[in-house]
Amino acid sequence: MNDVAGVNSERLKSVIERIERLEDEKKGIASDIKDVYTEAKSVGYDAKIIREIIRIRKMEQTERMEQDELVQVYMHALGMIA
Amino acid sequence: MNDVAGVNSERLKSVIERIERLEDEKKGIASDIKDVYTEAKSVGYDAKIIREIIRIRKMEQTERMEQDELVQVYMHALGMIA
Amino acid sequence: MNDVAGVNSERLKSVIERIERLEDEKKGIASDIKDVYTEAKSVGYDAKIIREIIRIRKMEQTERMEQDELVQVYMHALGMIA
Amino acid sequence: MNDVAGVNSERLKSVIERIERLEDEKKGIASDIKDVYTEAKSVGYDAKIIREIIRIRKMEQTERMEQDELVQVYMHALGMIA
DNA sequence: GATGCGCTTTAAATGC
DNA sequence: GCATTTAAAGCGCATC
Repeated sequence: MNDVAGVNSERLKSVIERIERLEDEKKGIASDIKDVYTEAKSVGYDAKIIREIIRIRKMEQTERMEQDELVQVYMHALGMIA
Repeated sequence: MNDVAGVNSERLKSVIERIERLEDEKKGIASDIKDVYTEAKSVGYDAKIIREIIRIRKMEQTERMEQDELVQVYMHALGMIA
Repeated sequence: MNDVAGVNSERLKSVIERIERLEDEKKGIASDIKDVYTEAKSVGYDAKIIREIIRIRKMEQTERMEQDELVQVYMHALGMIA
Repeated sequence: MNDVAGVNSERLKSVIERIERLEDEKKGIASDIKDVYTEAKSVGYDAKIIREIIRIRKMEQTERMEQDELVQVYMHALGMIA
């Protein structure tokens, strides 16, 4: 009954509002991250160094995951797993 | 006592971990947003159009805020507010 | 003398053609890469594994570079280098 | 003789290195393209507009190719070509 | 303290 | 449909 031109406008509205709410949350967190950097800088840490460390840690983590994946793919290729 | 080369390593660790945690949260929300789009698509909505609508609504909101700001400026100029 | 509406059309043409030529080259190399994958597949290698290995090797290389950079940035922060 | 678990490791190595080399070349060209854009910007051109022009030219080219193809189809249908 | 600039990140488009 | 590739946005940084 709330259809307009064949689309359920209530449902569409809900979808859009959910996305908007999530995007707001995301923005809020991004802002929190910025605050942490600002605070860190204010107590004498170098933001550049912090960013670099975080980047390396992330890469190490990713690499570990990728290597696990590679093992899976090898085992699959060798018929050791389905 | 946990200083290494003049930097408090405990505190640095805390900073880094806080940022990492926040980035994880951010990533989680980004993933939630993607899920909503996927779900919307599955019930027949066009993601591209939804994005466009959200973009327009965001712009309208920005405009509204800018107009409010302008009103403040005028009111201030007229001595109606401090 | 070859200006149209204030822009040197000869020069603009040259810029555009240079970019187009480079993009063609890039496309050609992308195609070569695809060929290597196809050939590898034809002799029994699994493309997925190859991609994964290359990704890991790239990451290891990047990580090494980033760590060098981090060292630089520390040394700079500690006044050991300009 | 250089087989490990049934895969010829020499050959695999060669495949991987060929791909890596090609990817490096590709990256180099991408970097060249960026340089051309930078240079264009420095003499006053708008990168965004240049991109748009290139996009349009590419589309026209595609259209032309599609038309050629159509001509082929017609000629074939008319028995003018094999 | 403002502005521009490059770079990183994020969004969108394309191709397999 | 997914992964890659490309375009756009946002952000920090440096400079004036």
